[in-house]
Amino acid sequence: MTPEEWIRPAGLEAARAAQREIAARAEVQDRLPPAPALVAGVDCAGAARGGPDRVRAMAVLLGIAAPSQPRATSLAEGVPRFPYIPGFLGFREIPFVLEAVAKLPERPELILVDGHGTSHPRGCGIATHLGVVLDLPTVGVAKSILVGRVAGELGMEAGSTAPLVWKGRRIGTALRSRRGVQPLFISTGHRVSLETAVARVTEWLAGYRLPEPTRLADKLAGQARRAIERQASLLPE
DNA sequence: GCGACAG
DNA sequence: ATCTTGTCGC
Repeated sequence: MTPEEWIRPAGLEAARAAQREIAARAEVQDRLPPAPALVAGVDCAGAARGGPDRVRAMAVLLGIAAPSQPRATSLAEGVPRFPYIPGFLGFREIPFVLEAVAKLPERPELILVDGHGTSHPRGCGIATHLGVVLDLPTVGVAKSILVGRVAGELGMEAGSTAPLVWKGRRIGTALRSRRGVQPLFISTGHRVSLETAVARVTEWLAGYRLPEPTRLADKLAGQARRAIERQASLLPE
């Protein structure tokens, strides 16, 4: 059901066209359980510098009952067909993220994605891309801005928020997840309103800058990368 | 043309 | 994303 161009476009022009189509299908209204109890976090690790280009996608499934005790984790890895180009991150990582999510034993009710959702030049960051392809609710949790600027003052206290604005449009929310740290940039991915996105991210914070699903995915992806490259370095030449 | 630029 | 020790703050 998903056009091949949405996953593996022939080039940058095809990729741009795919993003416009995906963005047109993204839903920015709530269409998810009122209280998601099964949430996944996804993140990718790259290769050691100088090493061959690789992507390792980690998906972590968490239950609301034990927020720091993964119910399952899954890893997918391979050689990306896209280099990293700002605005086109999805095409580099999504083949592996899709595989990792598919290998989870249960379908999450919500996915927190490391990166932007609609706070993107064409309204199609990786969170939106993933959400539309899987038809699952997704939220973008980025650590820095791709486009736009924070409007007004963002307080230094945990929980402070301020609008992320671009071209006169509200595209996301800057969230100070801990006192004094650099803010997170939250945006709608698919089937989640911006208000709900911020609320869900906030409730999954556990004293760290990143919400648990994304924080654990990030940590485990890094561990997997090091483990894989460590054994590779031990192979006979 | 110049600067900006998720991971 | 990745590299990488010490150091600052709660």
